[in-house]
Amino acid sequence: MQPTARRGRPRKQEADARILDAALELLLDCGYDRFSVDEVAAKAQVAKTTLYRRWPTKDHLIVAVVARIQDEVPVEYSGDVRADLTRYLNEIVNGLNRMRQVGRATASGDASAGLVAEVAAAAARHADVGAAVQAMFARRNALVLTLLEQAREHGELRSDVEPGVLFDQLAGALYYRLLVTGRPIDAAYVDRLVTGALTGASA
Amino acid sequence: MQPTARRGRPRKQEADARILDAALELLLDCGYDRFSVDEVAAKAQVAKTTLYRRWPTKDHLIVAVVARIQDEVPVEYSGDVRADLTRYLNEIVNGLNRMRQVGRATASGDASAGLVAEVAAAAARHADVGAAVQAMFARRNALVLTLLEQAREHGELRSDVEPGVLFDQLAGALYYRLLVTGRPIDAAYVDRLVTGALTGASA
Amino acid sequence: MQPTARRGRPRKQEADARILDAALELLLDCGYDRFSVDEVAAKAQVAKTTLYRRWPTKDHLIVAVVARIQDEVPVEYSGDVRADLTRYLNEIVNGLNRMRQVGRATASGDASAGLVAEVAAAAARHADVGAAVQAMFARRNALVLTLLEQAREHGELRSDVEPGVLFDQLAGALYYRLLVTGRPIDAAYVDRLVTGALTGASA
Amino acid sequence: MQPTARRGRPRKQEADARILDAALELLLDCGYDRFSVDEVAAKAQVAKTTLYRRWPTKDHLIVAVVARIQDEVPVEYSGDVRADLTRYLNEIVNGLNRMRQVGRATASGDASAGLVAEVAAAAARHADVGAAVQAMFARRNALVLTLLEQAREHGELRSDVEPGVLFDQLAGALYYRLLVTGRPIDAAYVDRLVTGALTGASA
DNA sequence: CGTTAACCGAGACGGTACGTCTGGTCTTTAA
DNA sequence: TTAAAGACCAGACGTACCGTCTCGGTTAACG
Repeated sequence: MQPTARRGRPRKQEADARILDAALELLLDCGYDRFSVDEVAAKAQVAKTTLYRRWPTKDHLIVAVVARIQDEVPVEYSGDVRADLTRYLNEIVNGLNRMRQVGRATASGDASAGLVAEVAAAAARHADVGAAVQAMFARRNALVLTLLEQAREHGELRSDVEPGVLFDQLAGALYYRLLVTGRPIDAAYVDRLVTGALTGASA
Repeated sequence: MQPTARRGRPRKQEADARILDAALELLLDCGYDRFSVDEVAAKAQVAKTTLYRRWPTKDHLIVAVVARIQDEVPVEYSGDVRADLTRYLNEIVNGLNRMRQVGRATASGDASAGLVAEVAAAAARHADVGAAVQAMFARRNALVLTLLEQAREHGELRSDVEPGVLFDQLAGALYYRLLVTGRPIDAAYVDRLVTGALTGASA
Repeated sequence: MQPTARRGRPRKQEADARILDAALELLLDCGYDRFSVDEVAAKAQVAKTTLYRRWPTKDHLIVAVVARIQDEVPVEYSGDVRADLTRYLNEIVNGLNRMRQVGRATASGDASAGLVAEVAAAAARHADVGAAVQAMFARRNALVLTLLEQAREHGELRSDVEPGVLFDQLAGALYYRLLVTGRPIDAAYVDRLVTGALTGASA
Repeated sequence: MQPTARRGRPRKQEADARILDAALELLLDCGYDRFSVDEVAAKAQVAKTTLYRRWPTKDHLIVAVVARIQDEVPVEYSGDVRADLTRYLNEIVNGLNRMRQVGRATASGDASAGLVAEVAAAAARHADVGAAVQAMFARRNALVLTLLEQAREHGELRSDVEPGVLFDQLAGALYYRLLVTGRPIDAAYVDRLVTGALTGASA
């Protein structure tokens, strides 16, 4: 069962890669707002139509670029949730801190949410971009949610813990710091966070 | 000691209000990107110079607008942290859900982060806007942090709880949902969140 | 002696007609500049290649369309040049006035040269289109030039009259009005024109 | 009585000239279709907005350029209409022949209507451009129409001659040759034309 | 009371990205 | 070879917006 017998000239696969490569490079150099679609097309040696046929908007393109550099964080339940979570969150923190610097000529210490905020904004502007972003995060966090599930079954976590909510608390705190309060995020903070979430606040 | 003896024609106070009013209205109608400074000036019957003298950037203006509609959430320790927290978070949730609709013609249910993401992005773009946003949130949350402090002294919370971290977990989860996963936020979710954070996940 | 032994799949004759029909319709609806080759192909249910194989340029296509709707104006010397000329010129005027409306949604009276000017421009751009246009006009006016010749031989016109020059004066005036001054052209004007040309201006 | 008390920053007069200069140069080099508004703006060192504020369309701009290089042809009644007309028409012919070459890299002899046709087409596309073109020609030919009037009063022309119609015959023939038949136009042709129009064709 | 510094309104300006459109060519598969 | 479909290149177009600047004119407070 052929899905659809393709008609007409097929898309040049090579173009996709060339565009995304060029876009990534430009994004790292210039950040979101000095990033120009024309320039991407030029750098990728591709006509603008070819680009716009694939990503109908600057926002779409940028999200595609970001999705592409999202590295899988391998994570497997080791029998010690605390250690697993800490390791995983630190990976995320590293990624976020890298993104903070995007487009800043000087690696200045002026805590900035850089790309992440722009991606969130793009997701807010276009429904389809939003869906893509959500899918990206869902895929990324699927493993860690499974892990939490396993830890619960294994008896390390209370049986009434909801993995989704627990993870929201942890990841949320990181993004909150990044996007809203702008305070620094480091390994020590991750530790305190995990401790707090596992221990609970009530006396 | 007068800060600076003003010379020349004083600014027209009325203009500030007219501009912010117009800006708010436009923001609610159009959302961030179809919001144009020219249009604000026109609607406020004010010259663009008058506007730019006060807010040097579209981003500055928008943050000023948002700061203005941030209502103080009065909160006082009642002896029951759980209830106090729940109430406070629900207030925030209401505010966020209102913002979600900004710029959407139809009040469609397509979960959008609307303004919040744009403000975060603006904060990421300009250092001073970032500072203003952080100050806004700091001011807003000062009361609840004090409240957590009191609850700890009162023995309702463990003595090693860090109010800042605890609050990050709670507020963070909300913003994470809003900005990243796009999933709905309601009172039931707030309940589960507070329960989780107070109880802790460890068996 | 076959000119060239055809090999491969023969051209679909039907396509020519379908394309010209579609092109004509589109031309009447939209005028020259909103006329797009892609749209013609779509409307004719024909691939763009099929179209370009026949007419290598938008201009070529349009001239082909115009040539097709040029109706032969039968004319024969009746012994009364003035009457013959008047009738012939009125036919031309009718055609021109029809063309004036091309591409105007409302049949407004805003005298426009419509298609004619575009065809002239096309002729100016491509040498071969120019040749085609000239041939079209030559073919069209051959009869009336012969007629003038006959009238001269018959003694109705001075023996030193050059039919070509005389006809230039008459047809030229019409096109000049159409393309340059934009003033209206009607039967009364044709009358005055013929009178002037036959009578002469000198006292 | 001030026509209008000017408000706001006045337009930079210098810009108009710089744009028209650049546009003219480009037009002479490239002809109509390789003429690009972007390039004009760049060459004139002017923002595209500045240009579009003055001429809302490529066509408008080009007509403005052409209008600017329309030199006044001084003409005064000398008592000899034939001579006056001949001189005037030859001036026009020179101008037309110059325009024929516009945009042709090589001064090839391939008779082309060049710019004139494009201007006529532009006039046909936009009502306001059409009006401008007609005004341009009206202004240009006002003198010669007056001259014909004087010649008639002076008894050189028949009293029932309509100057407008007579001039249509003459100028029209030139434009007809240029735009339609593409045949060459020279002094000899002008002579035959004037002779024909003054003498009349009837035996 | 005049000077002066800073304001206000209107609107042009520079700069630049955006996304669209079109013309004309090329690459597939199928007939 | 032609056809159909549609991707491709190239590049112009006109729009939108931001933030600055230039006018003419106004409004306080200072001297």
